[in-house]
Amino acid sequence: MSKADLLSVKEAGEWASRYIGKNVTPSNIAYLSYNGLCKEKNSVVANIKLGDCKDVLEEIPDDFVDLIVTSPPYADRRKQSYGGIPPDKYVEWFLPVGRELLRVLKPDGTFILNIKEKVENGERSTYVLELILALRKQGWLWTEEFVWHKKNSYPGKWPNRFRDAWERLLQFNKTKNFKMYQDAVKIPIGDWVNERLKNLSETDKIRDNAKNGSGFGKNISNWLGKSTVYPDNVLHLPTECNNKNHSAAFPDALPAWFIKLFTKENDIVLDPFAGSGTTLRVAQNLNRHSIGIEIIPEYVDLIKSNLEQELRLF
Amino acid sequence: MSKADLLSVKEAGEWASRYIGKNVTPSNIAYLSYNGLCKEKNSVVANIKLGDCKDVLEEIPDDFVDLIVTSPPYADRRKQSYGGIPPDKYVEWFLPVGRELLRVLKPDGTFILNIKEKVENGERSTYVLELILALRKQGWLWTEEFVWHKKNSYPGKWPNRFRDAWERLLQFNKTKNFKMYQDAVKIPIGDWVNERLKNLSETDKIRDNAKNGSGFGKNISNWLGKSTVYPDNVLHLPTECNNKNHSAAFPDALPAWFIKLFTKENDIVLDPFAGSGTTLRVAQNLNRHSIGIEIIPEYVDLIKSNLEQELRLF
DNA sequence: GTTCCGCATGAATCGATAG
DNA sequence: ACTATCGATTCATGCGGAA
Repeated sequence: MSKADLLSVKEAGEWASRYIGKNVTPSNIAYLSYNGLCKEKNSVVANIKLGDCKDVLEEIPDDFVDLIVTSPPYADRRKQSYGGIPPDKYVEWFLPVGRELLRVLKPDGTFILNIKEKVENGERSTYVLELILALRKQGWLWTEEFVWHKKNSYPGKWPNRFRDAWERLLQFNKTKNFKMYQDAVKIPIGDWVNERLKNLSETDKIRDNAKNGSGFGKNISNWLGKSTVYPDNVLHLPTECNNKNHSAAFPDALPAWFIKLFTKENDIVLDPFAGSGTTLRVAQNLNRHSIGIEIIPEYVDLIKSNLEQELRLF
Repeated sequence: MSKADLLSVKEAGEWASRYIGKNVTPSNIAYLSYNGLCKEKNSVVANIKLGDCKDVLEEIPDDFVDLIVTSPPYADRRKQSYGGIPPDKYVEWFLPVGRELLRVLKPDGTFILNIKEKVENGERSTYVLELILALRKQGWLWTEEFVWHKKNSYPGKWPNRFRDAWERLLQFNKTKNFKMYQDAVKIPIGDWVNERLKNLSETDKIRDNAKNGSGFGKNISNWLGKSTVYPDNVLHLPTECNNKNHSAAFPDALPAWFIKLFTKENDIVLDPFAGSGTTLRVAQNLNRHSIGIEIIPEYVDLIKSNLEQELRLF
């Protein structure tokens, strides 16, 4: 529909004032146009920057982004690409990034961290636990831990262990009053409701027996006639195994879920470890502005070409 | 089949030497008969003791039990029943118990701890993370963290939060060389096999095309007739609704899975927070000896009557 | 245009072998 | 001894060419 174009400073300023709103400052505008690839599609700006995120983040204004969704390199993983951070140095390595993320996130924004500790010497490493504690000390609230259940995890059988089929999705916030659009992620209702409801008497369906405040009966009438329900904090998603090009850290559905849950259209999404750019691409398709940072030049080129390709599809 | 009887010291000694094996000592025998309810069913001894577990555990000999499966009172939960341990005192409260458990577990035994931190002031409490770190300091190996996905509880929603649908199942060990009977918990293979293989030609079924040594082709013949596979570290179990007399919802399938995975028949299972006695009852039905400890007299009575009832069923 | 099948590939882990 | 590399193990899924 629209051709991909680099935005000028002037254009970036126009986008910013139109879609980001009142809080636009000269630094916002300078940032949006600075040295990155700014593209338009359905009025959304996607911006990918090359560099070490703890440096590049310094260019982003305070209280600027609505959501951070990222999957940093795990300890001792992806050694070829990222050099591999040893488990015992991991917290120390991450904290400077955490501090910057805390600064650039809006007070009502959310930070989602996808991570899982590896097995080391027959034991689970503890660096993720220590990271959670350290981030709290840094000022983050540890609001929730979602589980990503990977149905098609890597196979294998060992004497003392089964396949690792889940990863952590840690939710951190700056304040307790963060934005959350729960209706945006409702899912088709499960069979359990029909099972439960068919045995209820008519009076049960009408009566609001909110006696103990925590029972099934209380809200029962609400479920009647509904086709969707709220999900829970366990996400069931397969990993993507394309035999095409390089591997994406996570499937599109993962960032999509959090973007829909924690942002509205034209909000700003940040991924400081952009990797193959899944978060940016999904944000763009959901009409959210996005900022990505990636340290490996080849990946930055790849992301740019992917974003362009998406644009050409429209 | 056999009537439920209290075992005398002499009888306990006979059971111990016959079913527990060479390691029987006078203290074992004394323990088995001491002040508890010892019952027989298919040659299995079930023993429930009244008291605070950190005291009662002292009566159990060193290196005595093969598996510990327990769900301690969570912080600030079940205040009426257990007095409610404040989150910030939880580690301190648990560690003396942890030390005794470390002593009574056999070197090749396993300790499974079912726990989940509550939300406090809008944040997840960190006492479980701190407990893991503290138990490691105490000498435990943190071998694995299983996820129990509670799939059938009804949807719930709060302004900033979805329903909590999972709990931690922390696996700790004394040594790296623990017993594990993986074949005992194999599960039905995924539907994809039938979808994929139903139309294979007969020659394909016979031919072993192990050309490149990896992938589906190599093992295609292996999948034929294969009906079970090894599970992963995410357990999909419904919560049980019929917990009439006890507040802890602990479905039979949960201890059953770990008992089958980490013990063989006539091994000894311990639950230091026996609650409604699910672990003991399941152990008994799986022909494992069991020891339970429970601080609330009413629950001990309940467990005794449940165990008797199970016996009468046979 | 469907459906079907061959193949590749995963944020894996262990134990053995090699420097 | 202590680290680095390598092969073997194993299940679910998407893609693409074939029927």
